Amino acid sequence: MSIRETRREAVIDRLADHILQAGLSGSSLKALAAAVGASDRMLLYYFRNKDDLLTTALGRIAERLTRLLDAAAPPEPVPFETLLATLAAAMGDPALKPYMEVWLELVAASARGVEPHRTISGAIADGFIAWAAEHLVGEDADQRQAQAALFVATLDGLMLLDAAGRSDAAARAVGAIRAR
Amino acid sequence: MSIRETRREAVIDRLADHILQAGLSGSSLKALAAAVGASDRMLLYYFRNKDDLLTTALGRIAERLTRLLDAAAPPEPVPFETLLATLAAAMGDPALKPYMEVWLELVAASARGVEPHRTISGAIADGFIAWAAEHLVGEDADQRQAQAALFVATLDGLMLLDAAGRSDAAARAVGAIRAR
DNA sequence: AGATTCCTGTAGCAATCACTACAAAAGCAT
DNA sequence: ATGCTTTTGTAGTGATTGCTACAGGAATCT
Repeated sequence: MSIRETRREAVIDRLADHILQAGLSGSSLKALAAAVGASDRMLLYYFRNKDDLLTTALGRIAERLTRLLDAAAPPEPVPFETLLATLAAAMGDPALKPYMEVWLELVAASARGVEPHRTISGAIADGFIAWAAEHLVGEDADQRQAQAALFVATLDGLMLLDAAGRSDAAARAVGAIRAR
Repeated sequence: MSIRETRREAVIDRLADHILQAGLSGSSLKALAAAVGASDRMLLYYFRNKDDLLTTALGRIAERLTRLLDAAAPPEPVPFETLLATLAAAMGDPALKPYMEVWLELVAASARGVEPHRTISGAIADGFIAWAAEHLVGEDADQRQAQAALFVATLDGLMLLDAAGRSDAAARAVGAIRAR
């Protein structure tokens, strides 16, 4: 690995740190450069342009999230309600909150068709669903896939309520799942 | 009503139109002014500042959405699955899509604590939940409230999947609801 | 040593942002 | 018509955006 690649690797991690902390809206090239301890000029040396930078850094963020989710998940496949309760609880973890905030920003931009956000969030959504399918019980693969999609939708919805400042409602919603 | 107030009223509707079409990110003062057929200078004459403008225009948008939702809702309270299927189908309506996109943008900003977005999205979420509680069957008011929160979360989650470009997964998720 | 490529700092670009100072115009009461 | 308030246009503020031209220095190769 060349010096440039080694440094680039280190830079990517710091970029991910900053994006998680300040959000995409707080991630101008200048702000990112300051967080990395370099100049914006250097960032554009490591990356073709800002889109390239974002794609790379968000990829790193997605990797980290996958690891966090795996850590929070039960070892064996569990029923829908169980997995949702587990993850909903984990979502309260301050370590996970920044990821949720970035995910929301990403999807909001994606809804408007902004690139590279649209492409990235599609890939992340696929990752979420695949992850859920692996952790849900059920024989039929198709059915498990549908359940996984519903799981992701529900979890994302809870997160959205939380983001809107209605964490109490989100908590009540989690309670309502068991009741149904 | 003074001339100023009359004009302001008309302006608000055009602002709402533009925000729905171009999104919050596409709603700079200059862009809004062009859509209204005025100068940015005039917008800041009608409104104290951009926050004031946004709060007002988003209020108007929320009013419109309420009317649209009422039109799409069944006349009598229905079970969870029924209401969700109905609304999920309605969400495919191109007339509703802009509202969903703005809602996402609003919540994403809210997650980062941006004002006035945070305050506004909290109020809108409350409105959603109250609306759902009215259209869901159930005797116990508390339980209906929790069901309503879960309903909003699920619907928002489906919308989010759609925004991420995974409308197919969202459709599968709707199917999975009946199966559970 | 000389040439060539790689790295990085300074400075600046044009565009956009929300917002404002200033003043001309328009309306209206006297 | 005179004076007064309300409405509007012009032009500009300073800050920030992503990005680039230029050039000096460092490292590497011949």
